[in-house]
Amino acid sequence: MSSAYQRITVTSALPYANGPKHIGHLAGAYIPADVFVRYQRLKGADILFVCGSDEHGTAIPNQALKEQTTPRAIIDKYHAQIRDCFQQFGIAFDIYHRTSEPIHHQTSQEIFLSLYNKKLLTEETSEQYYDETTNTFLADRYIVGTCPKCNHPNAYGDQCEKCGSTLSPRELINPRSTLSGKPPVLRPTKHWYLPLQNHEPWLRDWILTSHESDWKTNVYGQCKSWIDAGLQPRAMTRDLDWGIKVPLPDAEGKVLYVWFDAPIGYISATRALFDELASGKHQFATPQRSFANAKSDDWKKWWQAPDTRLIHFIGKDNIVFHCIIFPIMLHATGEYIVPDNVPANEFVNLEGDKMSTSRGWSIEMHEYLEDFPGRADELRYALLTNLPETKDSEFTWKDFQAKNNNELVAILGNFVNRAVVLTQKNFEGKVPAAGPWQPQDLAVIEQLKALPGTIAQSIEAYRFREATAGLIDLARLGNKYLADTEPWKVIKTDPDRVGTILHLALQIAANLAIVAEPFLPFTAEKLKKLLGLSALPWDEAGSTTLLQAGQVLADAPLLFQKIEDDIITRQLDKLVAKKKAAELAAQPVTPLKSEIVFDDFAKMDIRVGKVLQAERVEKSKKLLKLRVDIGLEERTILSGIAEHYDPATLVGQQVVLIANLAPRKMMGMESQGMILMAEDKDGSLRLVQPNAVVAPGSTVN
RNA sequence: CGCGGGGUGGAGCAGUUGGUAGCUCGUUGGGCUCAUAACCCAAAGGUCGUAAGUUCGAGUCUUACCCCCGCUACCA
Repeated sequence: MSSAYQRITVTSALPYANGPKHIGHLAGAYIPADVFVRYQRLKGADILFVCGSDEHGTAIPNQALKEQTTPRAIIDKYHAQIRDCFQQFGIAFDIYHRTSEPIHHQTSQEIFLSLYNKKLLTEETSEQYYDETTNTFLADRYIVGTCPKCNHPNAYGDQCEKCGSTLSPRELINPRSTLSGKPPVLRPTKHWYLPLQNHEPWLRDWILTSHESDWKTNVYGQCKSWIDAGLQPRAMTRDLDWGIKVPLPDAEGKVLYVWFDAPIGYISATRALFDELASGKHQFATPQRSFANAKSDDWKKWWQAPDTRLIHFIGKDNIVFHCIIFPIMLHATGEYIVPDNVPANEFVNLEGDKMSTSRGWSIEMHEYLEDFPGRADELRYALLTNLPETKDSEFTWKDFQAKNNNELVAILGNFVNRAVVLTQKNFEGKVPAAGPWQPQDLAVIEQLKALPGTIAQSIEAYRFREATAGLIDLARLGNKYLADTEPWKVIKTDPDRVGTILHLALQIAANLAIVAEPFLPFTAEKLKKLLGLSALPWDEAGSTTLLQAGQVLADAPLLFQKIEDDIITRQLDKLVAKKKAAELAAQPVTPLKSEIVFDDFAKMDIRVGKVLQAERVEKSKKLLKLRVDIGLEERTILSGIAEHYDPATLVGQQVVLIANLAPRKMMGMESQGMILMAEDKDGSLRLVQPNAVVAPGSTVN
């Protein structure tokens, strides 16, 4: 952290646009960055905050297959969703870009070519598994087979989850593709590698020597571990038709590795921002400050000037890419700067278990926003006080409720409310004039002056939990001041003294408006409106002259609402239900029955019938009694579908039935046939029907 | 298996260069009644994963072991 820095470039990890993002992502890379950036903006720093969607890589086309749509549709959908969620959580990017934009393809190819032309990439041909059904090379994860060590039949190509051994796809016995289920074949393929080991001396000096004391121990430790283990060449290209084309003549069907292009997205976003600022046409840009006289070329100084301080906010899964691979790429070009710090966070667990979108054990950003509209600050606060800064942390709904009720409502909201209500009752809602300070007041003023500095120190050291605690301490100070001075008693004997007390209490509230802004931006906005304040710089915090005597206060709104138990119970139920649904979805389909010959099939007389009447069978939970027209005659058929269909809705419906099944007595009645139903994974039943109306009695062959 | 991070009162966490543990919540008692039964004060509660060692003295250093999390290069 050299003071020679003139400006700060801040990035938050580009979210991968293959699905919704959960509150663990929010806590890891976005909220801390936002707090840092908002604080720096209040300090008047020359700072830039960029992010965007990461839209390449094999997982995108695979998700498209899953959702039966195109990769383009997937990224469009999730890009918009994630961008809107960030906006509603108040994450104030100057631009939220996307890696599918042409300018990003251009930037990535430029950097690739720069490395290539400097002879810093090597070419290698190797044999890779190829799926002939889908015409794709397979990533290790998409190959399964029998583990050579423990004989587990479903080991992945990179690792056996049963015995934990690390594997390569070639070691698997009877490998098969998870895309087609068929055995893959080996095919030679050429790729371009970045020999990381050539940059080891530089890397050691840069990280292990220069950043031994200012990087977080978890980040530093992981980097050291990687470097000590020995760096190797890493493939920078892939066989895939989704991504950025390798800009070389003999590279048909090859794209840049997603981890090559994704971090470059930060740079592309910056280029896009200054292009848009220069042209005045904003498509992705959402500038949060004035970038006066911006020119297209200005992006360079944010990425290439040595007096620019670059900071990457990420989760711990991204450490090696942001501390080793990306810096090597940038440094090797000879044109770019490398990060000053990478304050990676660990993970947030949820109710005792790892958060996982695919397993349904998560709170997705959009889900929270739907269930708690307009209450972004409440989650920001709960996550901020529980950030996984040094180790994995734990989010529970009960804790969320407690943080909201006992801290935001009871301490912060309540203090502001008390100060305002007392002013309205005793001074017609106008800020009273202050008389001479008494020792009691001076002690409070001293603490008030000290707190912003303490908070600032914490933020600059990336200790956001501690910083957030400082914010609440300021409100505590206010509550204690009121409790100690008891203005509701003094008003009977010394109204002037009460004026002084409330004047100071309201100055504390005004300070809260400044100090809260990085952490709780929406609340800070409400506070400013309440107190009639305009935007104030951070350096004004600690002052006792933010409000003028006579200033009229707005009606006291409640800054926060209590959250009752039933809301929390409902969220817990929802979580359990979601997990169950995910488990069902992941459940394998019923295995095939043994083979039959045509004659076995031909024995069945399957026909289409029309339901004429339908009614419940008395004393039966499951049975419906149906009267069905099968062309030749009318039949009575009993069917166990009462839990799935209301009888009235069945009348007139076409059904498929087995007409020559031997009659059978149920509940004292004879059923003359059997209606065919499709059974879903969760056991629910749906009618099997022709997709257009056919005559009753039509045969099914 | 190897490497990295972590194991501190009921819960979540701090603990700088070694000097017998702090914070928030919760609990209990008290005060107050302006306030969203909110606020303020006080107390109880931990021999700091286990064992051994260095030291006058260790949560803090060394060693061994146990547990949790992550990484191990195509899981983003």
